[in-house]
Amino acid sequence: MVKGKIAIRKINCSKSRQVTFFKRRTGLLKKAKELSILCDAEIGVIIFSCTGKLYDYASTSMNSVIERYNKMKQDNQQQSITAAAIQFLQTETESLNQQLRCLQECNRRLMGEELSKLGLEDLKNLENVLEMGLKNVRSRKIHMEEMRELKRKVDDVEQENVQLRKKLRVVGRDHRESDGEFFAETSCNKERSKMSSQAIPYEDDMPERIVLQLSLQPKPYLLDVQKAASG
Amino acid sequence: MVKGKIAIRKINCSKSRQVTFFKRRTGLLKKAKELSILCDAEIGVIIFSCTGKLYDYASTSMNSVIERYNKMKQDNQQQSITAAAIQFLQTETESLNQQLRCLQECNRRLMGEELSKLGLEDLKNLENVLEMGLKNVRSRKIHMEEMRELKRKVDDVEQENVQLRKKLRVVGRDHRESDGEFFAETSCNKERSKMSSQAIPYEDDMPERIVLQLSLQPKPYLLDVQKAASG
DNA sequence: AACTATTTATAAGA
DNA sequence: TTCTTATAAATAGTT
Repeated sequence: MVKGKIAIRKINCSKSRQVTFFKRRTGLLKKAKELSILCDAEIGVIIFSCTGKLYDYASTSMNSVIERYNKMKQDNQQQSITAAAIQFLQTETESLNQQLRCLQECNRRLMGEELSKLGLEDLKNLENVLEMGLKNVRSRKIHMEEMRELKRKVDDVEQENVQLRKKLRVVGRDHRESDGEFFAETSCNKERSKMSSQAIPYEDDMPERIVLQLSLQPKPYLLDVQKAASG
Repeated sequence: MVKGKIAIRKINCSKSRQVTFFKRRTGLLKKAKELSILCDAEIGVIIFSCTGKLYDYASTSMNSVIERYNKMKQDNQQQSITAAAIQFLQTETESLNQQLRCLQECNRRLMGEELSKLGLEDLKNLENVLEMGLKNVRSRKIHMEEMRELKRKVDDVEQENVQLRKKLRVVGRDHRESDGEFFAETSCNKERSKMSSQAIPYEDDMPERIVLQLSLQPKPYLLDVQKAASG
């Protein structure tokens, strides 16, 4: 092969490859710059050497070139997925804020606040809802109180039971007339102690408490994402 | 200037610019391809003609090149701003969902539902809140009813007023004893008609109604954005 | 699009 | 990397 001409395939000799890379890279970037000036074109060139080093040229800015490229290629996943995600989250956030405001208004009215906008019919409805709610709460409260009372009674009776058994044992020992069967637990006793150990929980067993004093305020929606992303 | 050499500045003649663009663009892309093969480099070239048309070359794929480029440039705004926006919106959405769930629970309890998790103390608190709310609603309702009643009375009296004036006019005409002053509106009448026209609105004038039957359900948060953006 | 005179790029060697 | 030089390749202006 005559001097100055090489076949276009990977150069095996590492040293000449490096030299050629330097020369041709310089040439390529120079040509790119010339083309952009001569023909008023927007050009971006990105070169990674085989060792991973980056060399680039952009007639405007690489971000501008890449953005324009991505806009051109509508099928670009990176861009469109990101845009879609932001769109989705924005819509979601707005919707949630709306729901939140609605619920908060509803809540305040249920607590007897902010009634000035309500008409007579609305007030009557609200009164009904509150009356029914209150009825439920009271009935539940009464139920809980009854349960607590019952549990207390069970405990009392059991306590009494223990005392009675103790007395009986003393009497039995004194008279030496007792046998094993006599002091066995009755089936009735068995049932009661089972009930007692897994009784319906009340008060202190509760994992969650109602939060009646709400201080939730929806944060103002400040970030204009489209603007931020393109700037 | 001798044949074959031109100054590197924008070519004014549109036709020769177009021809030069074609030649040099072809040359640039060819050189890029050769360099990538000869030196085992990853190269991407993006060219936008002055008319906006896109020409490109990528030794691997343009997405791969751009992604590698963006990774290299950690300070890349496009990338980091987008990521920050998504992060912000995600946090926002999660927080809003949390607030919404909390408010919904609170709301249901205020309507006397879902009381099973509440302890006796909670129920007593809730009862108090509902009683106070109900008191407010009732007092507001009574106020509205009084207002309505009063407005009705004002209307009645005004109606009577009209009738009385009509009678007086008939009497006056019959006896021909009247003058202009006699039938002029009194200052008291003026005041009353003013009140009537801008009375405190009730019922049908209300722009907003309370929504007592809430069907708001927080949408499940499905999209894993980080995953979607990087895949 | 093809031709050609020239410029430019670059392979090889230093 | 950089310079030199012989040569290949690119391309401006023309046909």
